[in-house]
Amino acid sequence: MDTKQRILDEALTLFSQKGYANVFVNDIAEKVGIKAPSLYKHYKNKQAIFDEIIDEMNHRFEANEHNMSINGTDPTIDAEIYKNMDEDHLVKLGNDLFAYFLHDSYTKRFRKMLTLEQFKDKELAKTYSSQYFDMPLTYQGMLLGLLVAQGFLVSDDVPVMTLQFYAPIYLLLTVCDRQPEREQEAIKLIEKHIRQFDKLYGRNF
Amino acid sequence: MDTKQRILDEALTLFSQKGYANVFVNDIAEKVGIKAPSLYKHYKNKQAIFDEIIDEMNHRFEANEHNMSINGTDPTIDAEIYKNMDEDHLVKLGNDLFAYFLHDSYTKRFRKMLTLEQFKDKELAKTYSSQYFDMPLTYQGMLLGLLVAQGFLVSDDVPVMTLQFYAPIYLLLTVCDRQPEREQEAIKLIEKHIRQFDKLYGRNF
DNA sequence: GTCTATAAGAAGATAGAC
DNA sequence: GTCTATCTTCTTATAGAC
Repeated sequence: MDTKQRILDEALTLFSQKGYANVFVNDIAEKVGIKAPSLYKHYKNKQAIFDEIIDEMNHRFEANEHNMSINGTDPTIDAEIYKNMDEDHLVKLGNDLFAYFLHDSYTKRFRKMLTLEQFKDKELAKTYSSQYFDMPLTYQGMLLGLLVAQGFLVSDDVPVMTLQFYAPIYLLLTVCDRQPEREQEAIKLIEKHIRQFDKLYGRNF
Repeated sequence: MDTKQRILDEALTLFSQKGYANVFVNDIAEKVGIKAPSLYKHYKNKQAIFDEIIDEMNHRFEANEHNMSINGTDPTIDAEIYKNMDEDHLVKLGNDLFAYFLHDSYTKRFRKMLTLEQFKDKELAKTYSSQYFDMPLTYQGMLLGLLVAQGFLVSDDVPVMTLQFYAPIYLLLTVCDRQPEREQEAIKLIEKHIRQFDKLYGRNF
């Protein structure tokens, strides 16, 4: 990885831990293994590093519209996989979703950074809501909608059903972001949540 | 309100908008209407102001264990009120909960400040989780548990049911904290969520 | 592209008069 | 308790040699 990229990487780590204002150019340089002034050969200033992190994320996302997918493919293909869906598969779906978001290093650091900067301006607020509210609900709504179409789930309001599926997972994700020691507790709760969700919305034989 | 208290109040407002590190002692003094050095007659330093805000909140909370209650009384009394519960009452319960948390000035500022400082140390992380995860789930779990006991709702896992009731409300609250213009959308979604929740968990005649 | 030296300015905090 | 003046330190950023 070249220096320019390593700066982004170390900056993202630091921003996600301490917040933009508490990270000094010197800290980033130190992690990269260069002196602070050298950093200015790669970026105009500290703000430019932050901006590039946001831009890079947007590009990663555009290049990867299936971001919300469990296995990284598109929802139609996912739906194929879930043709023979049952409760255990649904639990796996939720667990995998949770594990990916919680442990993927880039995803986690970006989410934590955005958490700390979300009130800075309207643009960042919109980015946060887009990433962790609108897009997950859209994508998961598509998946759950397909499961409804297939008769595996029953609902006359898929958006609300999706909110009820996603919100507990999101809430527990934020708990683990600030208290990683609560991961086991969270995983257990998510499994219970999904089994309950399946009972509530599943076909009642 | 005396100067010492006004400092806390203005500091809380600023911290909740910009985060601790982006608020300067001078900003706080200006809002209070004094010069920065005068501020040091009231507090040892900037950190002491922040600490006192946290302490004050803890005291407010202890003096007010019924914090999570809708009408400010204890859950047993609340349960009385909900003896003749129906879907519309449940919607009102959720709407009131949401409106209180979203609009109460002190609550809102404290929540936003804590959002921005939650990763600073374990203590703050714990405070956040306690305020916006453990305690709401405990209190609302008591309420919903009473509704189950009365036969208004049916569930063999009240904690998970409570998570499913609360998480969507919490999620929409955080959306509105960063995008206040989405309040109407959020209110509509919450009403749909609660009506759906009632259908899923309500007695099925 | 990386370094050392340093400028420029910001921010927290203190001293001491009133 | 509030002020003005000031100190100190920290932080960003630039200059210019290699």
